[in-house]
Amino acid sequence: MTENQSCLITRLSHYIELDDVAESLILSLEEEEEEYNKHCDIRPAGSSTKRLFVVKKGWLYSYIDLLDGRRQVVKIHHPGDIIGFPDIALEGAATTLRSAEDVCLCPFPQSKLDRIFTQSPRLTALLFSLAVRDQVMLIDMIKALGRMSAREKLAYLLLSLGSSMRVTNKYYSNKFRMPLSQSEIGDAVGLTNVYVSRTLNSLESDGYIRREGGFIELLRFDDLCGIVDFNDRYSRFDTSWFPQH
Amino acid sequence: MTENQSCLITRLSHYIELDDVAESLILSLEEEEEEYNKHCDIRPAGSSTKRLFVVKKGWLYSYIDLLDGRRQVVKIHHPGDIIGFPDIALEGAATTLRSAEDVCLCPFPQSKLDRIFTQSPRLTALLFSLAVRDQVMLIDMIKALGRMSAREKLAYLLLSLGSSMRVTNKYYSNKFRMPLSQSEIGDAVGLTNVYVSRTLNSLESDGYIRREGGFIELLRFDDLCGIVDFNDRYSRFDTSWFPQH
DNA sequence: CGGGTCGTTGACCGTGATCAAGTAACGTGG
DNA sequence: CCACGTTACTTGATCACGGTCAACGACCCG
Repeated sequence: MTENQSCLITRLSHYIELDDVAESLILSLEEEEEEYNKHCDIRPAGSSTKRLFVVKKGWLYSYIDLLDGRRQVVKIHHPGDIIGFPDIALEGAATTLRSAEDVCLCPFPQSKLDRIFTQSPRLTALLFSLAVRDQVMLIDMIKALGRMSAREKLAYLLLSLGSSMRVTNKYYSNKFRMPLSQSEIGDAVGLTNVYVSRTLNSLESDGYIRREGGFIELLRFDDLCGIVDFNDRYSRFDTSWFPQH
Repeated sequence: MTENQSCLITRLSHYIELDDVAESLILSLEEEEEEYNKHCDIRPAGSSTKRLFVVKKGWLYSYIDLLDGRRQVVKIHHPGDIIGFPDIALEGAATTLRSAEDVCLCPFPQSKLDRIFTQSPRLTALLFSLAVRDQVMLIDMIKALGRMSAREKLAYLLLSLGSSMRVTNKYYSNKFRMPLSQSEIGDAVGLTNVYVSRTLNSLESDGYIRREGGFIELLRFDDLCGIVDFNDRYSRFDTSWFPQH
């Protein structure tokens, strides 16, 4: 992998082999790269859905505000993620995209998706599958928000963050940097920052996790999985049914 | 529309005009029709994802159970909906599909999706858009589950059911049959059946809704929308960017 | 220094869960 | 026709999980 290789190609070739047609299609999407400081609202809710993004560096999240200021974080984005599929059939984005730390994004225009649909069924199937896998992870989140206790919700969030770390780094997925504040964590799992603090302390004193210097380590991984019946949606991604070209 | 016309064609031609290629692709998917009694688990979680379904008659829902028996209803399916996209990249279904009443389904095999991807980019774009619109509705549900009060959650659920009624019947969408029990409603919005009962009574005595003979009528529609900042995801579905063929 | 954000801890409170009892509607088989 | 079981809904009493409000310390950066 060369230094200036497309981030999209790097990411997508994890899943399938890309032929020349697919590669050139992807390259045609990427002519830009943008940097943002932390805590920037990069694409506000209601704004145009004509640009999608590939995350090159840093964490971001998508959130919605209620009328009275309550906030719900809907999805946390990591390097390699594609941001923007849920909104493509909408006139305005449903969520606001915000950087959790300093980030680098590769934006690409939605208008060119139709060329992919037309010229590469196999790449189309991949994009489709990535979009619906996100959907399954939203379903898992719904289960957590609707029916889990505070302790279970946080265990669930940490496990799902750990599993997304594992995609790019197999060996250190149980210890990762956590750039989200406890208020942001609370907005993700439907708790207050105060109760997040209490519950994380409780998890730590029970030996489930360790926090240190902005990192979180999952100490009793299997016990945590058992508590919340965790399914890793990144492992076992079925590409066998894709068209050949 | 003839009586024995494909339910998929009926549904999809709502959104775009289907050419001969697209029509024959759709017809090739549909060679079956199945009936189920109410309260049947039709496709259990973990089972094969090789069949998808179009709902021809009746309400169903997809749910997940936690280890201790708590249950979360993830999505309520109505006539015309396509069921199964979220699971296509998974080895086993993430949710159990259950009939809320007597239903009729048109199952079709996943294996034939690749022919659509290969032969009709325009139809592919439509399926993609339908899948991601469901994703946006899950995002709305996450907002409700994470940050709304019981009263708001129920108002939200009723509004979203009303808006899905509006797709097929513009004029009676504010009064619709409600085949879900209060326990099932509770499983959908993360409340107990007891508190659903109390809250619906409260909404009724405040004049927001009326219940009568298994029907629910939304009396103060605009007030309800204001309470929860409701967005109708069925209106304004953008197909303008689709490939031509 | 000063000002900001962030995490922690304590006291108190309220929403919604839990447990329980009671009613109504329904279908079943005698 | 009634006796019976089941399921759904309601209502009351009590409880606890997590919210709210407030104060304080640690840390960072200007």
